[in-house]
Amino acid sequence: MTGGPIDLREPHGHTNAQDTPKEIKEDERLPADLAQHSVLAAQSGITRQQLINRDMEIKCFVIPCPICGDKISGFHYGIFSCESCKGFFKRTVQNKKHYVCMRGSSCPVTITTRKKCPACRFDRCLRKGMKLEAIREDRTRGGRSTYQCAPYTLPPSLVSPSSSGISLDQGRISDGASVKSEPQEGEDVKPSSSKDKPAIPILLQQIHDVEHLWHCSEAEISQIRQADAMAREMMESESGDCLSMCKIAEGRLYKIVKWCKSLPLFRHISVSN
DNA sequence: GCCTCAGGGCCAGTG
DNA sequence: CACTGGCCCTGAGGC
Ligand SMILES: [Zn+2]
Ligand SMILES: [Zn+2]
Repeated sequence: MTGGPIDLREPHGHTNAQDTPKEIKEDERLPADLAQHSVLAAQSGITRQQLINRDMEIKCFVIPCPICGDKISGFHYGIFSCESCKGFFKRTVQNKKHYVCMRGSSCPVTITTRKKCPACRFDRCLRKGMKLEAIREDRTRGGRSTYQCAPYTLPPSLVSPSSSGISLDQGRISDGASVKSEPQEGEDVKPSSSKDKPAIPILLQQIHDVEHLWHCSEAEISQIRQADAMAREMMESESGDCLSMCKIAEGRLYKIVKWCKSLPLFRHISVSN
């Protein structure tokens, strides 16, 4: 990935952690994740693909590399990571490097310090979920990998605390999401278990919670129908109530702007942008 | 048949 | 000279 959006879905060809790996069609993967998109799409009138694309942009915009904090460049070896960590992991595994930490395996790994201790950096790559088996021994290029990979991860700040006590409005967003919080410091990535309580990303929930702001009431729908009829009339006879149409359009614009301003993260975008 | 994207390779830069 | 990291090529699978 070089600057483009990032796919939040389970990568193509990757299977969920199961005893018998098998090819999984898109609609069979991440059932709840897709269900969320379907619910949102149904209510907002936009396609599921548009929602997925929106997720990608959000992730690219707000989520740093879990290993060093640099900008994520894509999904590499089982996790979302930056280009440099991808290259580092590849070289380390391919060249069978065995780094040893001289400071007790507790060195910080950041953009500025990641070069200082390759041992701790490699350890962090593994702990955050990079897969050794994703490095191809035969070094063939292209295609899709078939190793089992973890569900996509989000940082704890973007994951709701639903599994730790605070309940969400169940029923609006269905359960079974294969979305987990990014592993905490020192927490190992383990294969997902079907018994795990699903956690809904706060970001998704927040976006979903403001969808109603641009929905139409029955009265508004009839107004829009009226405006539509007016527009047809205007096109046919070059006459009509232009002022009423402008008022309806103004009302819609107001709602859309209100909705935009209610979106999480939107207020962080500078006016110039 | 075209597109996507996660693999690998290359190479200029750095210490 | 080893290592880094950005960029490009490749090709299986999806649409
Ligand atoms: Zn990184
Ligand atoms: Zn170290």
